[in-house]
Amino acid sequence: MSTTKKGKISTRTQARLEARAKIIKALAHPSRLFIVEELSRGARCVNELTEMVGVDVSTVSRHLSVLKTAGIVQDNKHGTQIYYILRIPCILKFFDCIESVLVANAQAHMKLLKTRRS
Amino acid sequence: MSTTKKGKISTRTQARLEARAKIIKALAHPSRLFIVEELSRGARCVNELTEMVGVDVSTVSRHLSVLKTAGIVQDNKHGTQIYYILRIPCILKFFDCIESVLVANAQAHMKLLKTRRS
DNA sequence: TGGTTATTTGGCTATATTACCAAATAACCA
DNA sequence: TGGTTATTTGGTAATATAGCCAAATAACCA
Repeated sequence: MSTTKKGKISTRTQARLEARAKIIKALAHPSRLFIVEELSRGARCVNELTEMVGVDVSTVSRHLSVLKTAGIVQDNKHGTQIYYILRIPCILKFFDCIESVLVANAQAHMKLLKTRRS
Repeated sequence: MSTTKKGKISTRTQARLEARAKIIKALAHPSRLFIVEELSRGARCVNELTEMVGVDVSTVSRHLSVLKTAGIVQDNKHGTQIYYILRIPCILKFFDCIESVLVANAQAHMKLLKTRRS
C-alpha cells in the first residue's frame, strides 16, 4: 500500500489534479467561456467568433488553440475556413454549478446589506 | 431590444462571463482542487491542509483566500484555528464533467496510436 | 503581561498569461 | 502563377499568479 489516508498528496493524485486543473484553466477566461457557449449552438469558424468576441483575430485563434489543446474543442477544415465544434458537450452542465456559486454570492451580499442596516 | 442575435457581446453578457470566469479561475489550480476535494469530506483547518498539500502555510492561506473570495469556501473561527468548509457542495459534480474531458483525451490518444501503427 | 500557536499579510522573484501587430502559411480563384 | 482571404505563429509588452521568507495579527494559556 502506498501513502493514502491523511498523508501528503501521492504522485498519482498530484498528476490527476494537474490534469484536471489544466482543463479548468482552459475554461477560465471570459472570451473562452463565450466561445464554448457559442459553439454549443453549432460549429463556428474563427472569423465568425472574432466578430462576436471583438478582439484581434490572432487572439481568438490563440484562445481556440488553448481550448483545443485541452481537448474541449475540435477543428474541422472546410476550404479555407476552419470550423470549431465542441468536443465535450457536457461542459455546459458545468456552468449551472458555477451559476449556483454566483447565486449564493449574491444572496450573501444581500444578507450582509440587511445586517448592516439593523 | 438591445444588441443580441449574432452581434458583438453585450455589456451584460460580458459581465456574466467575467463573473463566471473568476469562479472557474479560482478552481484552476491543483492545490486548490485538492483543497476543495478534501473539504468535501468535512471541515479542515489551515494547518491540516498545509500538511497534506506540502507547500508553505502562507501559500495555502493564499489559496484559501482565493477560494473564499470566489465564494467557494467559507471560514469558521474556532479558538485559534480557522476551519474552512465548502460553501457550494455541487462543485464536486462539476469534476465529473472535467473527468469526461480527460477520458475523451485518453481515448483520442489511443486512437491516434492505433492509426499510426497501420 | 509574556509566551505560544495558528493564520494572514507584505515584499520579493520567477514564471505564465493575454493582447497586439506583423509576418508566415494555407487554400482557393482568376 | 499571382492575388485574395482565412488562420496561425513569432515577437514583445503589460499584467497576473504562485511561491517563499519574514513580519504582523489574533487567540489562547500560564
